[in-house]
Amino acid sequence: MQPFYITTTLPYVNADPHVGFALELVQADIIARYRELAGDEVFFNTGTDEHGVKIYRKALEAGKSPQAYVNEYAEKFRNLKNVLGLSDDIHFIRTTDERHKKAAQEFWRRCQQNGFIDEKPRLYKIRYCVGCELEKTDSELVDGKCPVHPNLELEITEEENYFFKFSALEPKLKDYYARNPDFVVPDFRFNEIKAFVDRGLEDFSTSRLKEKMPWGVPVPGDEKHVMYVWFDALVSYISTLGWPDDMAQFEKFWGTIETPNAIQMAGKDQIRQQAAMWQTMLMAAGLPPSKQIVIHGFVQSGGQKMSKSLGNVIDPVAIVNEYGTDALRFYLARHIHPFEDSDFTMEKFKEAYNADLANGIGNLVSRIMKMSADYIKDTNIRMGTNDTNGYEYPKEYARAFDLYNLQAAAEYITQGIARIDRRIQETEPFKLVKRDAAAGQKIIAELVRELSFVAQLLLPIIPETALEIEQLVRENKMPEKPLFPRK
RNA sequence: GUCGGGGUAGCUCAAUUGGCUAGAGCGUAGCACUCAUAAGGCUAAGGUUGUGAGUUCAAUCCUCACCCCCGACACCA
Repeated sequence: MQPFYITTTLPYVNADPHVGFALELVQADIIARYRELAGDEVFFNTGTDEHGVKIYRKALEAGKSPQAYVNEYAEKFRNLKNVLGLSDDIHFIRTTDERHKKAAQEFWRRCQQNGFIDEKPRLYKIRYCVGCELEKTDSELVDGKCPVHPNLELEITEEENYFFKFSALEPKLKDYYARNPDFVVPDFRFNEIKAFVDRGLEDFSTSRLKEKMPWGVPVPGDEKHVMYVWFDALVSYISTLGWPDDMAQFEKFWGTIETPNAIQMAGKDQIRQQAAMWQTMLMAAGLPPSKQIVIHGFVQSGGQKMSKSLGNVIDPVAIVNEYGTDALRFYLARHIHPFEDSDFTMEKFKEAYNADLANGIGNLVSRIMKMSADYIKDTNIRMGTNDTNGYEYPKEYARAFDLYNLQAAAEYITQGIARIDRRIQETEPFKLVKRDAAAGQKIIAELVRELSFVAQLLLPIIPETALEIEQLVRENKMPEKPLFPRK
């Protein structure tokens, strides 16, 4: 049994879960289930990122304490487990969990002990736009002015911040990239981050003054500061494993410096944080880097970014309510590109639902199981040898998973389904069985076995349906209602 | 602006190192069938492969120019 670790990024809990994060969760869940079925021991992590100024402000606006505010959201995100049909043994870490906060502080201490976080804060220039009531960074400014309020002068103040010595780890990071050509998937994302690092790394600030923004993990040894939110959030990937207390579990799943083992899923806006900053943080703390970062694209709607004002927001919960969890899972696997942006509209979804699920899988189950129920009474004929365990995945299917190409894996299945449909048409067992019962039964039995195999391939992607098919096969019944009613 | 990726059937995408009539799925139309969710099968229509030039016996693929689209270019959790 190989240990397998996979985590999503932790969504920031200042809004309801959107379909983009549902995509990341479902992708990770499909991979986790596949590895489990392939015999690995799986640790699958997700959670919520709950600190920082945005949450602090929203909580105050809502007249709630930050903790009460994030508690509500954490519940919504935790509920995705049911909505999306995620694995039962999924781990869910919250960055406001006590053990996480302790881990983040220990992580900070190690970085500091190793000389990668300054002992004393540095002075940090802050540009503040009075019009926006926000701090502005260089890249946000046009000609040194706020593009929204170019007539207003920026207020420049100095603030003390702790800095992380990103620059000092540049050679080590480059070296890790060079030795691990598949570290970031897909390759064009890897090229982007390599180009970024090649331009030279600058140290970044990693704390905030508590008096301005208290909602964060306290910096060890300096009560005037809290950690900048992303610093503590990244540590969640290992605090979920019980680091630093449970080193056995940590090393088992996160791996060692010689053999890193952690797979991380993330959106394309996360490359820098996950593939560069977090990796150097791990190096700074003397811990193993991640093994691979898998970057997916964004889900758009009608060719545009989803936004409330455009009214094109796809709500995963609403889809599940109308079509069911597996319908959404299958669509995300089959029709959302594993790495590029994809368009998601209800029209496309419905079309795909009817084609893949109602006319495809659902109908195939009905037609085969009807014949089996009517013409095969002796289940021994049907099942043949008992080969339910120890089957091997087809190479093409397994390879698709190795490359994180769930679209290819799902397509492999839909092609298999088309092949079986064609075979029924060509061999016409429903006619044959009336002329020659034995010959007809033989073909029907083979079809049932093929269906059973399809169910096995479906198991990681749409587990609920796959189990239902297996049960129908065991009981030799056709579904009482269509598995996926045509819409 | 610099660098990178891309523009192929109504839609989403494929086409090993340039080489037979540029493919698939969905959608559309027709035909025969009936085990099935009027589902499934077969057939068909549909493309001057962004534009213009060039290299070559031969270009979706290589070169140049141009037009569009997308991404990266650090403090966006």
